[in-house]
Amino acid sequence: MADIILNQDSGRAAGSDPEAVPAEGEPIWDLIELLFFAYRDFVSDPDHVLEKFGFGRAHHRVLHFVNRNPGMKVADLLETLRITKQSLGRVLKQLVDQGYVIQKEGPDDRRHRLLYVTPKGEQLAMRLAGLQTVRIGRALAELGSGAHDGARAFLTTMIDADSREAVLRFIARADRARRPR
Amino acid sequence: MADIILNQDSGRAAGSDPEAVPAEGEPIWDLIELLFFAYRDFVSDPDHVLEKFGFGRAHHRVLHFVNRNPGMKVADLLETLRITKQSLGRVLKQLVDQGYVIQKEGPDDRRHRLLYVTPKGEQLAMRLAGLQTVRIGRALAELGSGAHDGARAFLTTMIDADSREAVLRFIARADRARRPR
DNA sequence: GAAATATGTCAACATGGCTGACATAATTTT
DNA sequence: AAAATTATGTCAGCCATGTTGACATATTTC
Repeated sequence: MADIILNQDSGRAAGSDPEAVPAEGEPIWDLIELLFFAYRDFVSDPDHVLEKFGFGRAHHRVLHFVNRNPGMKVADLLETLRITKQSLGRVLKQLVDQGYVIQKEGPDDRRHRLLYVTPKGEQLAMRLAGLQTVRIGRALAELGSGAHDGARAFLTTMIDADSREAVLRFIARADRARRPR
Repeated sequence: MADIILNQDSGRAAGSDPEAVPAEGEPIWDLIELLFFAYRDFVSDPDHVLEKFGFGRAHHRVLHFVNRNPGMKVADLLETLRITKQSLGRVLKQLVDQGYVIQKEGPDDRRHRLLYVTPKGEQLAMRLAGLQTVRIGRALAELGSGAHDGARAFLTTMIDADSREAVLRFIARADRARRPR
């Protein structure tokens, strides 16, 4: 089943404009729609768990990035999430009040509030990441060896060229942070 | 640039549980985060255009699927988007009132309201799809030949097994619909 | 000491989800 | 033909999460 009989439209129709990829010809419908559906399901697993905690997606994003980057500054989080401090403030306050995140004064600059997950916070963050890992792991297992690298390469190049380097640096740095040397 | 030096964690740590992928071991951080960032940028291009029209993401989704599936019923759209008819009603009404979508009485069952984009609606839908196609096309071009198939396979298996077949059927059907035989 | 920076907070507003209740028209069932 | 079901629409209100703008506080830098 799942016989893949989609449009093999890779002909690109030899548009009169062989320049700078201005999206001549037919849109790449299959990937546009698969991204929509895949992402929808990808976030739905955490959503169900979060609901039981009275949290939403916004809480998930904060918890995720704080867990991945213990000690990050509020400003870093704002830049990563690309939301306003007021939006962040609302969910962050709840996470702090309910003991999922703590804030420590910055050692060098005491204006900074460095963010850390508590054990309770880490437990939830890891549980949510685990759900998403199950889905991804299942997909990769179904696809065979090169799939992880392939997916990583595709998703990476889908990111704005400007942000790409920063994202990769973030991931690499977070891996070091969570993997005590 | 964009040197890929991420965690090559494909060792899976040989967990004591070789069963049913229960997310033992370390989460697949890189793909979790790349999905987040890639999707964020993927929807940001249309967002900017939609803003000028006074529309939001909700309008985009409706316009997209109606454009892809001319003559679809309201019930189909509700199922595809997985929202309530009240939520749909709000944005659909605006799209109809402003001449982007029209509704026709169903020929066999006159309770049905079959949805169609107008020329104006199609133009906007295609413009938005074009933006997303530029991004995807750029990524695929950067990656070489097998990338399209690889991305399709990965995203497909990321979808809930239940919905997968329906999604593929939808895409295949829509391709026929927009490609007058 | 003044200016800039990091963070927090109050108030108000917009979008787009949701539930519940109810209305209408058309079709299907009995 | 009457009754029940179905497809759609609509009103009212709530919630989560995004936004702007204004302002307060503590701290650091100039």
